[in-house]
Amino acid sequence: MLRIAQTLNGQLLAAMERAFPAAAEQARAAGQCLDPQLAPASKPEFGDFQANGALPLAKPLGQPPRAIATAIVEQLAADPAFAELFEPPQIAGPGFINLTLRPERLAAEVQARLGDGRLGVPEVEQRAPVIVDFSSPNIAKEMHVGHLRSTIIGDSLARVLEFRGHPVRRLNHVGDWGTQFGMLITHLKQVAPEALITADAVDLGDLVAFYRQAKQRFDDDEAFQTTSREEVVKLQGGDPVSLKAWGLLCDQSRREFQAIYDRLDIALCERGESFYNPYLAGVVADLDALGLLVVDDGARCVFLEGVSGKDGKPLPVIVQKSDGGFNYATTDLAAIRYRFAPAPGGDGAHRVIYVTDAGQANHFAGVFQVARRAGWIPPYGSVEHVPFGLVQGEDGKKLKTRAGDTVRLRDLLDEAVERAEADLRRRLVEEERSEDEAFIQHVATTVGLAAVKYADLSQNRTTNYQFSFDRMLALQGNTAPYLLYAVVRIAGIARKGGDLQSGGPAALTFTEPQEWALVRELLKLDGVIAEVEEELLPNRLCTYLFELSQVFNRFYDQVPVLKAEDPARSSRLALCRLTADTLKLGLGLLGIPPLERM
RNA sequence: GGGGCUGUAGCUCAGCCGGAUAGAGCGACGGUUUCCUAAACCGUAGGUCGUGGGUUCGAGUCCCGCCAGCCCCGCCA
Repeated sequence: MLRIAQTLNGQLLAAMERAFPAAAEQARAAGQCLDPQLAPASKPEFGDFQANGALPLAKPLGQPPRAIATAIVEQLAADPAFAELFEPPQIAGPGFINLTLRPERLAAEVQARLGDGRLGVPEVEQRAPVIVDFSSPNIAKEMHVGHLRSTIIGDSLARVLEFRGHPVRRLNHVGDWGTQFGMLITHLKQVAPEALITADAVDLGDLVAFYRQAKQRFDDDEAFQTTSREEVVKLQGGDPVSLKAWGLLCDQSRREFQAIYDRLDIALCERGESFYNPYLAGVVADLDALGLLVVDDGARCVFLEGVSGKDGKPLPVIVQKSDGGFNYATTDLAAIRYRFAPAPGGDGAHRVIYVTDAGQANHFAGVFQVARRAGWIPPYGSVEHVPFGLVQGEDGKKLKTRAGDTVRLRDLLDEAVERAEADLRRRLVEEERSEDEAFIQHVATTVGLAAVKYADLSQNRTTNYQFSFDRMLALQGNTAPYLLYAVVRIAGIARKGGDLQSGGPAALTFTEPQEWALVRELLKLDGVIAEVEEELLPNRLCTYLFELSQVFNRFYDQVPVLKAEDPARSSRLALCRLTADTLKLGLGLLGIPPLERM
């Protein structure tokens, strides 16, 4: 529908200019343009589109808005290209112009999508290399609930951008470099030296425990702190023993992360903080050369413009600590520079997207400002922090286990799948169905993981997210199972003899309001995808898929498909097919595979 | 103290560039199955959009003040 909207916008604009040439001339002189204020109809009874542009003209023209709307509509009706697309426009309320597409136009749009693998969603004209930086767990720690949202949201955004045809690089900026390694290596040298020279000498669970102990010691023991800092310097300086130990730890964690990514079907390219190590000194030197550096309390800082702290003094971004070490701001700056830098020696990105929690907003704002002032973000480049809220338990507090520990991602996914399985088994008994074990495992896994992903994605990411297994696995409402079920119903029609493979009939004929509602819903896909691409809000796609499922279920409930006589039957089958394809495509962009039966 | 985010139905949340009578889902109440999976569908009840101003033809949406909650604020990431 985007192309039609664009055409319509042009026709409206032309009509307005013909109706009010003086006003158009005046606008042009002011370097502006009359605005038809075209929008999708706010309610189905208003048609497909509404143009609100008559209202703001009332005052400057000194005419009642309805009279203005009438003049626009007269000009519009005189445009044969418009009359071919639309029914005669209606003027409603204070001066809204309601526009309804001709039924044969709608049917033709559906027809075009039936033979189109992209379902009417065009590929972008201007491909722009995009980097999506997401997930980013820390080496020597397990992935936990804190990584859930970044991983799921980042993957979905990457999928949408890829589908639009952009070259996307999915980067896993793992924490594989900072002070934490000094701590861990120092501690391991004392308590489990074999872990530093032999692969898998201790398992990851123990490593996590060691990490916790190391952190404790770091906080309590000043001597340990000093040794740890020295260890970091050794590592960053390339000491072979430290490097070898570091490599072993990373390998072990990496395999563990990969198991989670495989399970979630998420592709990521690991490029940890350590990757930027060789560039850190250069970053600081260049900031110095640009005259941006200030030494304060022994630390080398860039003071931010427009951001002041407690005493009204500007806030600093510290790029080199007083002990000479670099920190995460330095790494992030090196990363920005590398990512925007042209191909050999850089990624040549046009857009860089960071999917991290909202708590890092200040940090990124600071780092982006410094990068911009240093000239590392090209004029065509955009760098965006895509923030998201905390995962909370049903008590409204940060999600923890009953014992008060951080929830491991693996456990969280296990529980979702277990609950889905228990639910499925209970229903099989109730419905006296019998299914083999492979079916049960496949459905439970798909539903459980889909529920976790969908619950997260369906919420506007900027707010905190209240995690609830019961709600996400519910079979009704805006949940993954409800959407999956809509796909399954259509697959059921195919099993009962409906042909969903062929291209559909030569001419589609629709008569029922439920059919038209479904047609209109199906045609919204391209607009929704464009919106997600621009605003990076996957919940818009979720809302759309849910509404599509609801409209389909209404249709399915009230309009017979297989029992209908033939002009209607094949047209309805075509609608079923396009609905299934649309749902599958949309779910795919959310990282959710469909099911044939459940 | 400064900054950020949030505040919409009993609960969880949508609400697009400011547009018509503010929408879902859950929960509550009532109905629908000889028929493609009732995991569905239809209906009823439920709102001073935190609050006070301002901008405008029009504000949940934009601006300012205030209140409440969460998060961040120099050498952790």
